[in-house]
Order: sequence, then structure tokens, then C-alpha cells
Amino acid sequence: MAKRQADDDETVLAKAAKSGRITMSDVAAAAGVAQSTVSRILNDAAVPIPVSDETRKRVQTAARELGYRPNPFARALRGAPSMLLGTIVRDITDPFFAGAIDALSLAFKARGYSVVLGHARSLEDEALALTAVLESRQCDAIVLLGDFTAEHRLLEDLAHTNARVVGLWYGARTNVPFPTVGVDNDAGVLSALEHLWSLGHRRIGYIGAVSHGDLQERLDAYRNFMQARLGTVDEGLIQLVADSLSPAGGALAALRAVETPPTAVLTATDMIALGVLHAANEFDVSIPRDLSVVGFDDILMAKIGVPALTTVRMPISEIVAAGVDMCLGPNASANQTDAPHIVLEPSLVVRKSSAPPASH
Amino acid sequence: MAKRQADDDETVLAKAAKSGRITMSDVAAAAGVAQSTVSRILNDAAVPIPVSDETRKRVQTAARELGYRPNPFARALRGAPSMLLGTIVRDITDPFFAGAIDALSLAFKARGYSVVLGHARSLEDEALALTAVLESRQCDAIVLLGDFTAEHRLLEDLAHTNARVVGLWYGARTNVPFPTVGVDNDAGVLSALEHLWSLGHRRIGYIGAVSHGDLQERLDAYRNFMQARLGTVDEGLIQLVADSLSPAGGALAALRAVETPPTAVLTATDMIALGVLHAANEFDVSIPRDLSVVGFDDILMAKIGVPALTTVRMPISEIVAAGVDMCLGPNASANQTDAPHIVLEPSLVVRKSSAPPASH
DNA sequence: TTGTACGCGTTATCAT
DNA sequence: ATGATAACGCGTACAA
Repeated sequence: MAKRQADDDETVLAKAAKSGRITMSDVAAAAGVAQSTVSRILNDAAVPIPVSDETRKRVQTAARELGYRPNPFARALRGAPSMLLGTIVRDITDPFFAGAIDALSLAFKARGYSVVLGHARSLEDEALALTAVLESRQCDAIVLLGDFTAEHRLLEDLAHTNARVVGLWYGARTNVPFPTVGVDNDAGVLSALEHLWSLGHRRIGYIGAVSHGDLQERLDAYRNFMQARLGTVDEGLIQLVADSLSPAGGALAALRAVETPPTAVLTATDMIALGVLHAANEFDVSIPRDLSVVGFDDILMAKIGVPALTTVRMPISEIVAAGVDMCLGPNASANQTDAPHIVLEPSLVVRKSSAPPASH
Repeated sequence: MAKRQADDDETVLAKAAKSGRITMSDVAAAAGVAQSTVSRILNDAAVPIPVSDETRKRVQTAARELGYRPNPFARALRGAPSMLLGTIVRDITDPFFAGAIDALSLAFKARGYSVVLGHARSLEDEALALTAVLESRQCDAIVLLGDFTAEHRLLEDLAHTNARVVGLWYGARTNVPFPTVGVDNDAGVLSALEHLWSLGHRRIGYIGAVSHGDLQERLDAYRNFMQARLGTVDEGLIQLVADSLSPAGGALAALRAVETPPTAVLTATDMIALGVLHAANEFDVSIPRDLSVVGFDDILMAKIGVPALTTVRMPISEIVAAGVDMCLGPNASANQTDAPHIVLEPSLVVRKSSAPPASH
């Protein structure tokens, strides 16, 4: 018996060395028990486990020595959660989303989840994003990073999945059939403009990007503020670039070309703000002496801007925490009609790019 | 018969609406054929398929109408490749690696692969990175982004996997048991320093980060250059920060504090260079008038630096292409002893942060 | 306390 | 040309 077992051990070890993969049956053979026993022991089966003491030891050491690793595919096939989290983001290259993914993946990894990336860079990629993340893979949940309300095809596909779908960094006034977590853009813009206003600025420009969701809300909030304070909004002070990563030089030039140029400018994102900083340097306009600049997001690079960027900080960890809860929490929310829309508060971070206007 | 089939259809549709997942058996039932037939048809079985014409149509339409999606877990369980690519990167937040991941994921997604993220942020996370990406998931290949030679635990685990392992952005002089693709850091540093030298700079400082691989090679290359040109290397002109994302203000201050401060500085990465730009602004040193700055990497943000950063550009697409080839190519390389180490050439990009020294 | 048997959804090898 | 049937590795009811 002892002999036979040793033989089994060797056989199994040889197999391991050769083709790598050890199964439960291998462990069972090595330990001289049935495969089901191995399963029970290794899974620390819940309450109804009539545990054995000596067998347990034997199996555990056998498993350890053989380097047994459970096969996630077999598990998933049996109905276990895949422990895969799908993420759909427009562009990881955008530092803001890189930070978001970072925080997100860390939080989920702590819960045992692996994060699979599903870009949706261009509109043509929509289908591809779905194919890769949804059809092909079987994610337990899918997190949308940023507002994809415009991507009808994507949303359509998402509606047909059985994975839980959660939207992060969706606007406060969003209206989608799945739960979302977003930031109070009104409050953020308000605090930024209030800051500039109290510094003495009255001509305040806005450089945004054509987009829906967050970015649209920020523009709306800007308009509302100006309307409320000045009784009118000068559309000439509003410039839009294609997206966050577009050069903002043209927009800045346009703002400087109006009759009485703005003494300050709020941008829809930090990346745009950094672009403005760059363009300002090229145009020889000194920040903040000639122009105050306030961004939005507080990305990593904001603090090493030239000069350090005054901006509105996202409550990233809170947003991610809420997202994790929505994905993994018990509130199954089979009916997505009453999907919750959580809105969190951003906070102003004053640095070096804003100051009183020169006339003061 | 027609009646029964219609009934089947309804049953199946009801099931689809209820719990979501359509299997091959469902399709088979709906089409009135055997499940194995469905498998053959849907997989466009290679040559030895005695194709049927009418049945094929029937099955195909049934599959389409029911919205059949193959179950990747079942496939993988049968031995099919998981089509999962594991990536291990120190910090996605670093814009350089964000760009790399972006390019990588795009390239692999085009080949049908899904990318799963496996940070290795801190050393404590090492084990976690492996657990998540390797043990738990079953990746067909694992790509290391950046040099992990120092992470012994990680490398040890990697050695025991049967997935193909490939290292990207490993140094040119690296010596690891798996294939790598890197950049010729010597050539990159040489072109940068040659550029500064020809501009008239003789006192050239270096700000790097403590690290192995790429970053070490760049520092060595700097030392070699200075030694060759000046017959000596002034160690006082070399400053190291903790990592790419650390503030470089202290390092810059230290360089300005030496007897005759450098008129130019080369940095190990663009992020460090941007930090220098920031600090320079704080210290009121004008770039490039008072100090020329040259970075390394050519990240997205380099061109919107203040001023736009002269830097050494990575051949990202070539590197990624080579990586894809190593992972998916036919050169199975069972024996990893003769692992190829591809080295590609970077190229200098001259922008606004470098100019002749003030004395000229 | 432990072993047997079945099924998850596929693919592949038999028969028919 | 197509239908049974056996795996793949695991979890679990059921039998012993």
C-alpha cells in the first residue's frame, strides 16, 4: 500500500513536471482518496462537512506538494462566479482614467477579482469592446468608466447581458437603466467659479470638450453661474476642443482674441488645463499673472503643472468604493428601473495657477 | 414536426428571456438536430466536414435568432486557449506604462485576446499579482511591462507557469530566462547627450531613479558618455529620486547647489523631466534659457510640457509588435535558455526644452 | 467519514 | 451527412 502510493506520487510528479497541470484527481490519487474528498477538504466545505482529521492532513500536504491549482474554468462551468470584472473605458491613455482604473483594479483585486480591460476607443470599436468583454468573456460585472450614453450600440448590448452593469463617473443628472456613481459637477464648477470670482475675476472663460455626461454638465453649470452673476452669458467666452487630449492652443488663442479677453478660464478637465498652460507659455502669457487657470479632476500631473494647477478634486476612493459595493453588494437589483444614482461631492484644491487678476 | 419545432422554439426563447444563457443544446433543439451537429457547423469545422447545406442554414439561423454565444469556460476546459493575456505592470498610473498598456491591449485585442490587468504596485503585492493573474486565471501568455528582475518571488512563480512569459521594456543588457523586447538605452542616451553637447553644453547633469533594468542602463550610459568626453564623471551632477513619479524638486535644487551648476540635465524618464520643469518654474529658473532639459520616453504629455519637452522617443509600436509575435508566434521556444532579446532603436525628438547654454 | 455518480457546455471520436 | 457518447475538472447530492 505504502509502496503503491509512493508509485502514484512519482507518476503524478512526473506528469506535473511534464505538462504542468495538476488536477484534483491527481491529488486524490497521491493521497489515496477519492476526488470528491479532495474537493470537500480543499474547499473547506461550509457547515455540513463531517471533517476527517488524518485524511485532511494527507490531502492537504499532497495538494501542496504537487502544487495543485484549482481550474477556474471548471469552477466557472459549474456555475461559480468567474471572478472577472470587465471594464470599459474610452482611453486608458487619459491620465484621469488611468488613475480611475488603478483605483478600481486595486479595490476589486482586494476582493479576489481580476480586471479585464475593454477599451472603447473609437466608435468603430464599440462592437469590439462588447465582443471582447461580454460575449467572449463572462464577467460577473461590468464597469463603465465615463459616460457612454452616446454609444447606443454598446448600451444595447449591455442591456442583453446578465452581468451586473455599473457606471462610474456618470453625470449627476444621468438617466440610464443601471446604477451609477458620479460627482456633483454643479457643485464642483460652482466652487471653482466662486474661487475665481472671489479673487476678483469677472471675465471668466470656459474651455470644454464636445461630449455628453460629466462634461456637458460642467458646461451647463458654467453657463448657469455666469447667468446668475452677470445676468448674461457671453458665448464668445466658451470654447470647445474635440476631447480632453486635444491641444488647447486654438481655444486659448480664440479667447484672447475677443474684445475684452477673460482674466481667468475654467476648463472641463485637467488635461485641457495643462494644454492651456502649455499654450499660454507659447503665447507668452504668464500664469497666473495674465490669466488664471482652473482645471477639473485633480489628476496626478496637476500638482506638477507649470505652475501647479488649481483644480477640483474627484473623490476617487469614495466613487470606487461605491462602485465596488454596487457590483458586489447584496442589493441584487434585478429590476434596473429603480437603479440608484449616487452623487458624491468634489472639493476645490487651490494651487498656483489661480490668482487675482492683474488689475487688482 | 413543424409544430413541435415551433414549440421548441418558444420554449427556448422563454428560457433565453428568463435566465439569459443559450447553449448549443438549445440551438440544437430549436433546429431539430443533434448538439454535436451544431458544434460542427458553428465552428466551421476545418477540412474533414461533410457539410450539409440545408441543415447548416437551419442551425445558423437558429443560433442567430436565439443569440447563441459560445461558453468560453467550456471551451477552455476542453483545452482551447483561454484567449486571456495577463499583464504585469508596476503602476498604470505612470503615463508611460498607461501608453504601453494601451498599445499592447489594442494589439492583442485585434487578435481576439482579452487583457487582464495584474498590477505589482508594491512589493507586498507581488504574491497577490501572481495569485490573481497566474494561479487563479489561466492566461495563455503573460507580459511583463518593465523590468522585474528585482522581484525574485514573482520571477520564481513565473518560472513555474506553463504560460508563455515575455518581458517588454527590459534593458538591452538584460539576462532573464524568457524572451524580452527592449530599447537601446545606450543609443538613446547617446543621442540625447550628443544633442546637448553639440548645443554647447559641457556641464550636463543627470536625474534618475533608483531602479534596475532600463533606468540603470541609462545612468550607465550617461556615465560612459561623460567619461569618454571629459575624461571624468562628476558624481555631484548625478541625482536620484525614488521613482518616476517622485517630485524632482529636491534633485534639481541639489544640482543647482554645486559649485558650477550644470547648464543642462538629462532625466531617466519624461515624468522626472516634467517634475524638473515644474520645480524649475518654482525656483524661477527659465527653461531652456537657464537650463536645458531632456527627457526619455516621449509620453503623451511631453509635447504639452511647459515648455514642450525634448526627449527620446520609444518605438512603442515596434516593441508591442515584437511582443505580440513572441507571445503568439509559432516559435514555441520550449527551452527558454535561448530566449531571444530583441533591442530596438529609440529616436531623439527635439522640442523646446533644450537650447544652447546662456553663455553662447 | 468517505466513495460513486452526475452534470455544467464544449469538442472530438466513434458509430450509424 | 448526422447522431450518440466520452472526456475536460470541478462541486455536490446520494449511497455506503
